[in-house]
Amino acid sequence: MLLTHTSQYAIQSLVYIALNGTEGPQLSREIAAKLGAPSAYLSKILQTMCKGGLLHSHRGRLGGFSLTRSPASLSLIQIVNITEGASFTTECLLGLKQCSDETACPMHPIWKPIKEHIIQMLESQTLASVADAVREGKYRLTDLPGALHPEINAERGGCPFDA
Amino acid sequence: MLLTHTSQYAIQSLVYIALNGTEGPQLSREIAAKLGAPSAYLSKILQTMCKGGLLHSHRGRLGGFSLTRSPASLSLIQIVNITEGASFTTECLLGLKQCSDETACPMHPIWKPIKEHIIQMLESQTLASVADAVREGKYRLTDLPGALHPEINAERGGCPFDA
DNA sequence: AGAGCTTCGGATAAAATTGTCTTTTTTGAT
DNA sequence: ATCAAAAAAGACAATTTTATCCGAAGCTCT
Repeated sequence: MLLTHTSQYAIQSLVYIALNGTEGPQLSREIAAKLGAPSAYLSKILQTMCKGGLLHSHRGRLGGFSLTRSPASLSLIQIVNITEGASFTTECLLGLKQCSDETACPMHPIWKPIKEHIIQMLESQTLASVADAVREGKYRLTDLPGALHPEINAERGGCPFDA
Repeated sequence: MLLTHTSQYAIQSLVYIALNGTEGPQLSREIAAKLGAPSAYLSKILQTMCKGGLLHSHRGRLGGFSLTRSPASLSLIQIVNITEGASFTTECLLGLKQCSDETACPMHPIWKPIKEHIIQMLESQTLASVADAVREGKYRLTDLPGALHPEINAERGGCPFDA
């Protein structure tokens, strides 16, 4: 409807990293598994997030992806701007190239406030706020179960904070 | 952003027909020209609108497309339901298959009212209201000039209402 | 230095959307 | 009846989006 599949994967991934990032960099492969997303495709998306400056990548053992800034300072609009392009916030409902307050399509007067509402929502929602909602346990990040907490991961083992 | 190009063409076409339909059935070819849309493609879309019950088609000479009901009784949501499918109104922002009040994605609480606002807007906007906005002359239906009024069409000629 | 792991980058493929072309069918007018 | 005009229908092509595969490069630990 509003977002491409790519944007949806991107948001889910960054929220996942926000939730689990305290454990260190997160593997692309594992994020994909937890989200139920195609691994190689999601890998590309994470690369794009790196180029967009939202993620750091770390190669080799104990590598993976981590956020470049605090979840609270990273809003969804920044993700969407990368995945959908900057025109996302200016597009006309009917697809006109030229549609602004000066010269507009007939839907402009009624669509503009809704669009602004959407943008304001994407600006105000941060990885922190979304992650918190998931942490509370009332909401699911994916259709699959258990993409939530840094559940005890034996293979990765050894983190002193694990019980 | 929100609508596919197909939906945008469909809406523009039906509004065009609402504006010019008093002159009789409108040619697919001519609608396409006025809207600056690919003719053969738009032809398919109009066919779909026929199957969806929004348009009548008339073959042969003096053929074309006309509305099946009054512009005031045809809302944009009915068009979008055909072009985007019924799931349009229920889709999750993050793409979850299961996302409702009972079991939801973290964006659900904030996205739901916006989505409802969009739907309400598409329900309340009719071909009549959009056509009126265009008729007033303040708004353009396309990027091309002159897709508005039933401007005097010499080729078609002979309509007693023409000056 | 070497082994093992991970991202990176490019090529490729599948699927969906958008767009084109050609033939057939139907219709109204002559 | 015949003809011209229009939509209908189906095959095909281009483009975009989504997805896969594989070798190369970089990193960490031993």
